[in-house]
Amino acid sequence: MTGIAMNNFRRMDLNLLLTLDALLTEHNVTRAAQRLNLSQPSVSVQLAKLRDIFNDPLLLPGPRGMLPTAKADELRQPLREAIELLERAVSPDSEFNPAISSKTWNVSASDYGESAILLPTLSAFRAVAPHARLAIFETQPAGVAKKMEQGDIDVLFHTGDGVPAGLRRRKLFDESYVLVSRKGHPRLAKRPTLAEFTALEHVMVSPEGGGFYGITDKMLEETGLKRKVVLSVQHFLFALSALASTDLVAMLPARLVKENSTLQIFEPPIEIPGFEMAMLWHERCHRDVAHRWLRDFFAARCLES
DNA sequence: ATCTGAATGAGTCGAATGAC
DNA sequence: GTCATTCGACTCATTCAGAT
Repeated sequence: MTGIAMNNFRRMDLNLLLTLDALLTEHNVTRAAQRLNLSQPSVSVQLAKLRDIFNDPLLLPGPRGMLPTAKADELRQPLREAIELLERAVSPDSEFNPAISSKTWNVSASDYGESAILLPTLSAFRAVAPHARLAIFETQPAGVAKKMEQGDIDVLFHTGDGVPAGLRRRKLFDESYVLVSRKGHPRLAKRPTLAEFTALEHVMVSPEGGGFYGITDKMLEETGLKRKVVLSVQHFLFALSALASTDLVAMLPARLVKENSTLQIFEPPIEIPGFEMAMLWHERCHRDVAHRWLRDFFAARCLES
């Protein structure tokens, strides 16, 4: 036996391993205790036992909370996999039944993800999982990987770019850009020429805020042209409202506007590369039957629409 | 086989202490 | 002030040996 000696291994029980898993996830004794529904001193005592068994401090006080030792880092992934294996082995249900499940799913999406993925699938979701609940969170790329690791976010809808490392990924669909304006726009009755296109005043969506240069500007620049972006907004829905109430135009993802009868939609006069929309999740959920059902549901629905 | 009581282990709470 | 650690006092469940 490698790692810990047999006599130490015999001192180990499943609860100690669950405590170790919670500690390695939280890096905080108090939060690990909350996660386990135990008192903080109780988890502290268990940590002391684990330190004795592994002959390693496992977690050390650092400048910002407890930091795992190399040994603890080494243990984290195999321990998580072993616990998932055990959970599945002892789980009374090997199948997930959405019709009776009252599970709450935490989904992270941009407002584009809400409109293009969640809204079109919501009715079907309610029909097949009437007791389940969905909590939608606005995507904050900086902390989303950590939240997924902690189990606070189940799935993330995200473009292929800037994906947090270490997450599982499944492509949902390819998205393309279309030119959009309000119906009755005085300067846009048909698909514009390139010159007409660059003469229009544009609104663009900059999720980070304050951006006036996007993929459309990059493609125009390659042909020596420029467009006039006069409004930069952070949310797609605000861009749609701006289009409805002004003579601005916008290059927007096609799925966002395809059901919108108040807008007119044209193929852009210049080829603009689209993007890939994907679903991301943490390794810890990968084999979970309920999670697998959710992923299959969204993937199938996105394929249909 | 069943009951009883002691021993043991694991948990709680409250409090004190020390590090940051 | 926050958080981890440690301690003492206590409860509760389980185990085990001895008595019936």
